[in-house]
Amino acid sequence: MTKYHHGDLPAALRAATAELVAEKGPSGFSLREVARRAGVSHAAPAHHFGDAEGLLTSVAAEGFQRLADAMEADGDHIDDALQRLRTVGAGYVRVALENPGHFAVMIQSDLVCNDDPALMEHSLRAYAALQRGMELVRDQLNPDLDIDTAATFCWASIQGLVSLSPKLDDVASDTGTKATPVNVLVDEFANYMVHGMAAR
Amino acid sequence: MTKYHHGDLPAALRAATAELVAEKGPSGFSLREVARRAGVSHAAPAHHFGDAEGLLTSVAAEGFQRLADAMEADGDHIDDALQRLRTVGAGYVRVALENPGHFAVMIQSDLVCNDDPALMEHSLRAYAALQRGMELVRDQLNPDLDIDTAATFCWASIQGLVSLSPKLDDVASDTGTKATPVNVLVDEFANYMVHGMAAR
DNA sequence: GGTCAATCTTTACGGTGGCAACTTACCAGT
DNA sequence: ACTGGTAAGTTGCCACCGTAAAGATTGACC
Repeated sequence: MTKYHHGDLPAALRAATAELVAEKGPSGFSLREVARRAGVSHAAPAHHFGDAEGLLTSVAAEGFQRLADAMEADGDHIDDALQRLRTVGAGYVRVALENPGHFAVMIQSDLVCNDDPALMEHSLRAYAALQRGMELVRDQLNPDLDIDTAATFCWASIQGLVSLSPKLDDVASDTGTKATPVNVLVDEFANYMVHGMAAR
Repeated sequence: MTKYHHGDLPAALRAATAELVAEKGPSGFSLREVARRAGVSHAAPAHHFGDAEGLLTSVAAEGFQRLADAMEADGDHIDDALQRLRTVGAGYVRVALENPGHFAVMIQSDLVCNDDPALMEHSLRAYAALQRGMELVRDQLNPDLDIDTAATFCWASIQGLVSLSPKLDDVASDTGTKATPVNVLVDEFANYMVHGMAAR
């Protein structure tokens, strides 16, 4: 059984891409290196993804899928606004730390095709889960809350935390203080966010 | 100082880099294209910056310098905590929008050498200005506030807003709603942040 | 005017992305 | 069971890129 045909090459290529990006950053990504790691020739990815942007877009979509799944699973059964935001925020950070390669690609929006249907679907699904959390905040804490502004605020804060986390370690080592772990910070952030949005 | 053949090649190369990155994103950056735009041969940048990372590091340092200068000039004469956070936040966004190429490089920390002295100096200077703002919040609104946690929160929120702003436009166009301009959002963010940090 | 060092150019080499042409495996229809 | 078609992967090619080395040019200093 000569395995000329790979079992599931697209998935293997996505995994290799995520691994490579997690190791060397998005700038260290190389289509040929990914193909090498997957054990295929350098032109094989083109048959499934067209070009490098196509592969990276697929990785980003996969990342948003995992994020949206986690946000829905974590949050959609919680009725208390603060507890939901805490839990979903912690889940966001957890997924981001578990999938560093995916998230690095998801943020770097000039690498991906933002019109991709799968990418749009899952990223909108994640955003919708966040919006439902904001509706809870509005219903329980502040009827005047603007849902979209609040959702953007939470999204930006958590995403900023994740993308700044390597730099935080640098600053901490430079100033001599020790860095607070990200999963601890996110809890404080949730407090700040909820209290900030609850104020009228 | 450097004024032999070219007028001031290092500065010209930084400017060309920022322009190119602003146009095509960090992934569209190419040392040869930068040299082409500056009107020099493709190996000229190496003599001043060593390699591509050196040039990008210099651009990032320049960006942090402009940011730190603005944050100090905008904030250091304001005594009211909320007003200071508002003003500095607006200034952050303004500098980011005025220097999109610089900021794209500053965020993408795998592109730059984070040990660079100039980079460290200016980024720590910006962080210190932010810390002074947090001390105002502590003194005026909440004596129990943890300065570093609060500073990280504000930094992450504003930086997340800036780096998410292109994606916000996408989401808005996908959902049919219209996107709120970033310079309006930052004002709301400042409210959320201050009220969140003031709660005890 | 002559020497020297800094600045830039030229040349060369290995790596990379994308394209075209080719080979191999699988599958559907008769 | 054969056969045509299609999907999956390979090889070869070209232009571009980053970097290193060696050559050329310019300004500065004595």
